[in-house]
Amino acid sequence: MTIHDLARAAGVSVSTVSKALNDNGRMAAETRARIKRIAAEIGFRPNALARGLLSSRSFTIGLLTNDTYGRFTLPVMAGVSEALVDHGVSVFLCAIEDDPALGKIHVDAMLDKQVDGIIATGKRTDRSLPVDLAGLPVPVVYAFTAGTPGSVTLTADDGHGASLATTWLKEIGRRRLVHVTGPESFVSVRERASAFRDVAGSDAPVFHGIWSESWGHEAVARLWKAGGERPDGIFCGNDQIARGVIDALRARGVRVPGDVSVVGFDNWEIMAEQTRPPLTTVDMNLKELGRQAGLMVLALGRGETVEPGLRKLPCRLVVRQSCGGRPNEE
Amino acid sequence: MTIHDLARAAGVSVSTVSKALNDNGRMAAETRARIKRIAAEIGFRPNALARGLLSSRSFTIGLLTNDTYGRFTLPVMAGVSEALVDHGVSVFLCAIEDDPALGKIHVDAMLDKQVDGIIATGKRTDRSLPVDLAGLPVPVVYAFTAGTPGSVTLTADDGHGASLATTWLKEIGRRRLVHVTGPESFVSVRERASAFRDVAGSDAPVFHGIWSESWGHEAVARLWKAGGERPDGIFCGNDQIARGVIDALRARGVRVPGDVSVVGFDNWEIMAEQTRPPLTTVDMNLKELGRQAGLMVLALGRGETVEPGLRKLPCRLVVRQSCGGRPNEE
DNA sequence: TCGGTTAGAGAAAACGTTTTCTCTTGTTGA
DNA sequence: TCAACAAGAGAAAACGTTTTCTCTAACCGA
Repeated sequence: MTIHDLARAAGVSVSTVSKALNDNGRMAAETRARIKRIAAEIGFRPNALARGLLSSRSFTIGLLTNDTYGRFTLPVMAGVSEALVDHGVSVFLCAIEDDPALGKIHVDAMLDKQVDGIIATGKRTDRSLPVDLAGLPVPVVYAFTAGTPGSVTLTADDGHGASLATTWLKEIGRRRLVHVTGPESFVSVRERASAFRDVAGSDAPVFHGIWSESWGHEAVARLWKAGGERPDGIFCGNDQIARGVIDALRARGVRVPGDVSVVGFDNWEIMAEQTRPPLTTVDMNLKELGRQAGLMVLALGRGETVEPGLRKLPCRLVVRQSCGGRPNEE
Repeated sequence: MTIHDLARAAGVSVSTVSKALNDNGRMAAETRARIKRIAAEIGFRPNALARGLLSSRSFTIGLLTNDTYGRFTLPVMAGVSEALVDHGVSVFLCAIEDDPALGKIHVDAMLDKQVDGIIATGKRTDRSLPVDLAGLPVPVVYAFTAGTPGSVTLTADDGHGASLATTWLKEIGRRRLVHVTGPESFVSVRERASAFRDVAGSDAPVFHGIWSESWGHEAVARLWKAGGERPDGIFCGNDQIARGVIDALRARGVRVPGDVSVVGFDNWEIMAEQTRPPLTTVDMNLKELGRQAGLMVLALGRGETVEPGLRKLPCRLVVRQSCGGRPNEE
């Protein structure tokens, strides 16, 4: 079922068919309509390989990630796909772990297939993928992973997210705020901690540990053992830590949100919705980030110029029950 | 950088180059080697679009899923990708939610791009995707989702997994076993329950609820309120329920694994490893399932015939601390 | 010396499109 | 009545490969 078959069925030449379907050239409106009708009838769909060969656009892009578990990649992917499906673009997903050789294989395979662009994404915004994407013959956009100098990079605004969370805790009347978060080696951790202190006070305590529930437990143990004034608002570096904190508080008979309000980070729904009580948390809008990355790589592919540099997208606070009521409901 | 440039650089014709690189035709070994060397030097890579146009093989397959969260899709995808990258095949990932229109758009886009095959996957083995893949001009393999009659379908052997878990509980000396699981409407739930009873006894109790931690809590509440003999081994329908069960037991002062052994299902690592104690659970080997699906769709694409029907892959028990020691260590 | 074979290499067709160029026919204006 | 032009449609080239076919020259045996 090629354009030749369609041409034969319509009694015209292939060039006429092509022009009819693409609204190109000049021809009787009646002819155009008839060809389109017949095409629809016999279900003709042009071969994208042939089309791509000629136009050197494959309507295909690659999404490269080292986030095997997909907690960050999947929302990004969903956004990319959603933005591009309207343009007829399909997405190759390549999970390359942290293996440079595997990365090169996948990148080469994508280039062979003439992808119109590549989006790099990962699990950490201050580390880059184990593969060099500079100087590729196709546009590259970095989303939620570190880009090369002069590249287009999108990321979540960690400072903004932390401000949202901390401001919220203050607005609902919490005064003794602490921040329990991940390793200080993460840039995002430092940015969040800095924003936290900007709002909570420069002497507000920040505790660094690992990204796990157990660290949440341990942090609460330390805080409650320490004596002195105990916090009434805890902003956690991710939802897993928040979960550990909440469990540890409950185990101590501390009511959440009655005695202490807890806010998480990531809005990892399957976790945030299952904590008891459900977790108020910061959403990094990764889907929107993916959407924008998709549109940008497309624009670059069309030859449009996109201002290079780091673009930080705002976060969003998702309010559930772990904080208590809204400020104006108190 | 095309084959013509390479031909010019080597001082031969394009046909000679093609034959040299593909080890086809007959030519002086010296010529062949020289062409290969020059190709490597200037970094020539053939355009897959042109190659695909001629061979009508695109070295591309599509993975269709309605599992937005990706808990099941990601391991399958990893397996598919791992199996196919060696063959130079790239994978289009299409998340279609449960939207038939979106499904059709993605399938059409993939067919336009001449995919060599499609793998359908989902979040539930007894429901099919909201899109009809029968009668497509490319081979289709169903993995972890319901296939059409006469199709090739791969799935995990739920009965086997349940047997593994239950047998293990018996072998470590547990005698009063119960099964706390998901809605009876799931075929997998019924198969697991049936296998559980085959091992634990036909009167062993099975409790159906929803797939959430809260149901785990509630189930324990019911069991402990009921009076009479309490269970000393609980086999849960997934890791979230198991997590709820463990938390509820601890809240009641019941020791895990001291008093009660708990086994989960799914080996959802990020959950299973973070429960306290870490969860012994059944792994459905979804990556292996993906690997096999990838190889099968490739074989079908080569014209090989694959026995149609439902293929059930064995599960695997991942032993962590929630059950206590191995039988022979007691 | 000559017909036949073979090694080695190039020419050309093919894949399914799009696009530019050319051709025919009919119309318009002077 | 005729040149100029436009509308409508087809022919052909192009994209980058692979594959089949053809050509040339060397070699062999009779």
